[in-house]
Amino acid sequence: MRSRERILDVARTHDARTLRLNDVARDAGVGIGTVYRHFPTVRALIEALSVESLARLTEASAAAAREDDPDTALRRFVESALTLHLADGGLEAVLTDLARADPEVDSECTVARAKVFDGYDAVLRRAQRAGVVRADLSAAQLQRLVCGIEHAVRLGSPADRSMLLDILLAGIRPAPRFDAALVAAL
Amino acid sequence: MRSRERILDVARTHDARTLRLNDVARDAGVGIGTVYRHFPTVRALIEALSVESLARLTEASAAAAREDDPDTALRRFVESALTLHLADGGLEAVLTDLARADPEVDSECTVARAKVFDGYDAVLRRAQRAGVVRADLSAAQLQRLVCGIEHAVRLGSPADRSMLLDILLAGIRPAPRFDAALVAAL
Amino acid sequence: MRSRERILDVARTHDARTLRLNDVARDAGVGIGTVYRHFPTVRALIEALSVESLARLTEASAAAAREDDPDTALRRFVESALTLHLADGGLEAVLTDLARADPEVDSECTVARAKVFDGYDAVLRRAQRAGVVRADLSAAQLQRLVCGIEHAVRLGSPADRSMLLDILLAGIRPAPRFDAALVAAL
Amino acid sequence: MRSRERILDVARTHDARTLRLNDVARDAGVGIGTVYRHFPTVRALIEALSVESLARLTEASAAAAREDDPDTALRRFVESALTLHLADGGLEAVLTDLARADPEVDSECTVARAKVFDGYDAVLRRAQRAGVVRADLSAAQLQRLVCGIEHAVRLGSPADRSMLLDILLAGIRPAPRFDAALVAAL
DNA sequence: CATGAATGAGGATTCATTCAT
DNA sequence: GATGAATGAATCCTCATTCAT
Repeated sequence: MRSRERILDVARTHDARTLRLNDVARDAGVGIGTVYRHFPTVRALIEALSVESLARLTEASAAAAREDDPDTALRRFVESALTLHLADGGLEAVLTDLARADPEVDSECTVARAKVFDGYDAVLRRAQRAGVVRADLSAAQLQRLVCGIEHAVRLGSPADRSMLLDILLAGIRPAPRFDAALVAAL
Repeated sequence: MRSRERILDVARTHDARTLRLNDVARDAGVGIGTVYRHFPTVRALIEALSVESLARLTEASAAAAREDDPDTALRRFVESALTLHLADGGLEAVLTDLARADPEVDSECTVARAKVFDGYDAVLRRAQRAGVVRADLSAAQLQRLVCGIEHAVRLGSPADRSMLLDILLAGIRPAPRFDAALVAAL
Repeated sequence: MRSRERILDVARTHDARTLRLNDVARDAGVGIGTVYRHFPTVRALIEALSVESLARLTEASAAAAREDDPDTALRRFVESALTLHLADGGLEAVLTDLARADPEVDSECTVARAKVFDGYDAVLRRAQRAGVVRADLSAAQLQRLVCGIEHAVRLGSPADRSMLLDILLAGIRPAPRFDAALVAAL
Repeated sequence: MRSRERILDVARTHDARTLRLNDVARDAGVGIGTVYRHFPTVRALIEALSVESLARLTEASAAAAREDDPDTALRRFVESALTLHLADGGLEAVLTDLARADPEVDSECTVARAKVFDGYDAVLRRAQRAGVVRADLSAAQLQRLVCGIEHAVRLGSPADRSMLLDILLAGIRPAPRFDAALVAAL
């Protein structure tokens, strides 16, 4: 039972997007069979790794719900989401590649994933009701936008993180209702 | 010499991100050796495929330069870029994964890539001088943002394209310099 | 000691020719180690399973001995043997694959197997003395013929059982000593 | 192209029922990939190996058709069949395990298999019309009986072959229409 | 006696790349 | 230039068996 933790610890040091169970086994100093006993497929391991990240995402949405300002709530939540994605390369697959998910309903991961989307939904809707985010954006789209920004950051350097996040947050604001000429007059 | 064209035509029907030279050879009705003669590595084929996309990107920046309005110019250019990325899955690698590029300097692709970045630079700087794009955004960052939005669209459906593009374009605008209270007063 | 019975009961529901101790353990709700404690090898489990079948085979030969007619005796015995083989896929291995038998002489199974062959011998010899079975057939050959018919039935469907048994029984009769022409004259 | 022959030659020295492509590759002094190029699955190799046996089976039925006496024809055909089965352990699988056959209709093997069953049918029907074989025996049953006798011979020694064949042939004769008492009176 | 996590050899399979023709 | 058979390292995955608790 200690092996499971060892495997997870080691797996966390690998890039979830290019995991090879054999490598994990070797690095964990564990037989390949042991890895398979605990995680029958690569996907299962990635899902197990993601459970913690998913929980933190849900916590983040809960924290956002406690935030007074809907705008601040959204901003902080999206920032947390991006940070978690950058730390856990498997999050994207778990959240978007449903096809590869085990059809075994109600697995820990499936449940956690549903909560995450509920969290996205709550934070987003609240912001939309407050008029600080465009009304035509869906939770799933926002989630994929986070993945997109994650992708852009990975293509460049971590230093881009804050700026690209900023751009994402600015981009999802409703279009200003005043026209440019009027603003210029100010 | 006819083979080369056949191979390129067939390769265009495949997803550049999951290209297998063997498959291309089979579909092109050509020996695998022939493919390797023309394209020693997968990367070489992807680069060859991208040359046309890169040219179109450069054309797009040229067209943008002819546009009167710097803002419109940028918008149209970024839209073209996103469209080209979605049509040519290899563009991202060619533009961002320099590490895998052949060190063979001044290959057709290297030259084309440089022109693309020059185009990005010109269109972006002009927009920045006009004050319609945040000044702290670099051409490379903008390029990676396009990749990020491409990624987000691919995760979802093509139907998201226009909306996510919109968000990207809104996001890179300079932050409004007036405060919310003032705007509300309007 | 209850485990042993549970394991045997469960194992009986599996096909002895494709037994996996892990599966048996799982189905029996018992640790794999427990299975190995009682049955160090697959063969040991199969032998244990066969003990009952072997006993019934011996009973069948005893019953045959009590039969008045040697021919009927043989027929009923062979039919019983075939039925037992079809019900217990491990019987064949226990009776014919001596090489894999535990060298542990006089194990319960070894003893039972010897009795079975004695039974075959008695029933067969009696039939041969009565002239209703070809004299050149050995008990071991007859036993393997039963395995052969078992095999043929398994390749097809249980519906073939009675017919193939019939063919076996007809086949081991002595060749008619009269010639075809004479018979035709009848 | 020489490899293919080498592989087939080597494979013939292995027991078709326990073939391992890795072993075949090693023994043939050929890369494992080469074996897979020619035979994508174990089944494919076994089928390729069986093609010759199947052809010989069909030849045997053709020869039987040229035989004057339907009884002799059947006898010789069944003997040939048994001999071929004993020489080619894969024949049984090819002829009886349709489930594992490639659904790719009209493969060389599928065609050959069909011809074999046609041959069985022709030889058997002729013998049945001549009244020398029980009328209720189907070609498929006869084929499986051959497999059964093959199995019995393999369990014992090759020395049993002729006798068990004899028993099979005697067993499939129609039951004598005269009663035992009458025969005894002769 | 019972447990079940751990083992790791072994076998199947893929695919990018080479090279003799 | 063109061919495509051959390669074999690499990876996935299974399962009989062991052994520390």
